Amino acid sequence: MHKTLLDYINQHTTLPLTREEEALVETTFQPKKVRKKQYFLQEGDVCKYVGFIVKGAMRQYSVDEKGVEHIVHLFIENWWASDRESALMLTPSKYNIDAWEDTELLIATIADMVDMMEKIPSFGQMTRLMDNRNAIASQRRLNSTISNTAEKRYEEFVDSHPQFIQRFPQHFIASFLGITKETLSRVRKQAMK
Amino acid sequence: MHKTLLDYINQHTTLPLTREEEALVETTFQPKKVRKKQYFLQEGDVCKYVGFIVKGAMRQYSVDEKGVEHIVHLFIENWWASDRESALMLTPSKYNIDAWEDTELLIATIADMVDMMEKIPSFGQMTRLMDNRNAIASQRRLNSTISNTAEKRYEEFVDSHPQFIQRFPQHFIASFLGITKETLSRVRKQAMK
DNA sequence: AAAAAGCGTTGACATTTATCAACGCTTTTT
DNA sequence: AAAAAGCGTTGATAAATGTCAACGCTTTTT
Repeated sequence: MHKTLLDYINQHTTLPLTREEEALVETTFQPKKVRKKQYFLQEGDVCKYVGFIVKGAMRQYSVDEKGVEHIVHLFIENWWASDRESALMLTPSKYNIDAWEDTELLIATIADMVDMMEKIPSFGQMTRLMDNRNAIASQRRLNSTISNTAEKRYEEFVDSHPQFIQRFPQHFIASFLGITKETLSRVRKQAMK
Repeated sequence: MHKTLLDYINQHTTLPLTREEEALVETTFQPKKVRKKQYFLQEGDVCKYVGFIVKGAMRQYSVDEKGVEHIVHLFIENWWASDRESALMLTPSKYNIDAWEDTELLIATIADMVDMMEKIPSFGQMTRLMDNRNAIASQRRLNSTISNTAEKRYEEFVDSHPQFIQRFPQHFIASFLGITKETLSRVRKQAMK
């Protein structure tokens, strides 16, 4: 179970973890299972944990006044799930995170994360790398959203996240792109030619 | 000139800078002026610097095949301007950054930034704080973009960035929101009632 | 002082996307 | 095995937003 995470850390850092560091990671991260359709985080709750996905698939979404869900993130293996705003500011989350497939996570509190960043150099390094990647991905997605039509956004999505197409139903992808499932269906039909 | 930056760092950290640390910051950051309409970063170039804006206003934007500009960021005093993707990956930037008002910056290379994060604890702390705030702001903006109509997006923008309304022309705001200037003009007219 | 360029607005119209309802098909629940 | 729920598609129509052209006004350039 923890092996996946240790490998992940070593793959995203220049200095390999020492035995002691591995031990700290193993005792700090707690295994957690979230079954399909169950919540990992529920709107209104303060996000207490960061979860590393060992196996499974999840989504993060908000629900508007009309009850429509808007998916802001999709997660699969080796992704980190949490609501950073809620976790850092200690405010009630505006989002839900639930499992689309039965999911196995390794969870840690924010305090534990900060602690490990300080005590384990490669953990800090890995975290910074993830921050950078996230910032880059957000910027790209934002630029795509304000610059492109639905069709082009979908194309870019397929190019950048081919794994997601396999794992999630089409109406999740539509929501992630900010369009309706009907529009995505039509866009795909067009693009097939 | 550097005083603004030193104050900024001290305001975003728990440990105040020592004399030696201040000296390092002062020798590392170089002053740079960018006059209105001049580029700080041009599409196709690799972004070499991070700029702290001491005075002035800038924008970051991409240009699509039709020649239309899409503004991804607006910056004023006490903001950090750079294209993180280009700077970190050493790839040609897809963006332009230019000055809307005559602007005074303090610039440092990415290597210098990394160096200072390592040598100056509060600099690292400040950087992490900025990363967190950025991540939170990106998430909010993304959620707003995929969830809301143009009108609501504009309302949220006014609430969260009232300073920008004063500093930038309306068609910049429209572009930032991913709509045309005509649509923003109509949305505002509607909202006035 | 005159000319040019930039900005915001408006109208007419086109295009994109959303909404609502219905349908077949598959998967899940009973 | 039957019933229900979920998924993707399609059609008809509505709403949101974009496009293009024109106009007054202000600011900048000549």
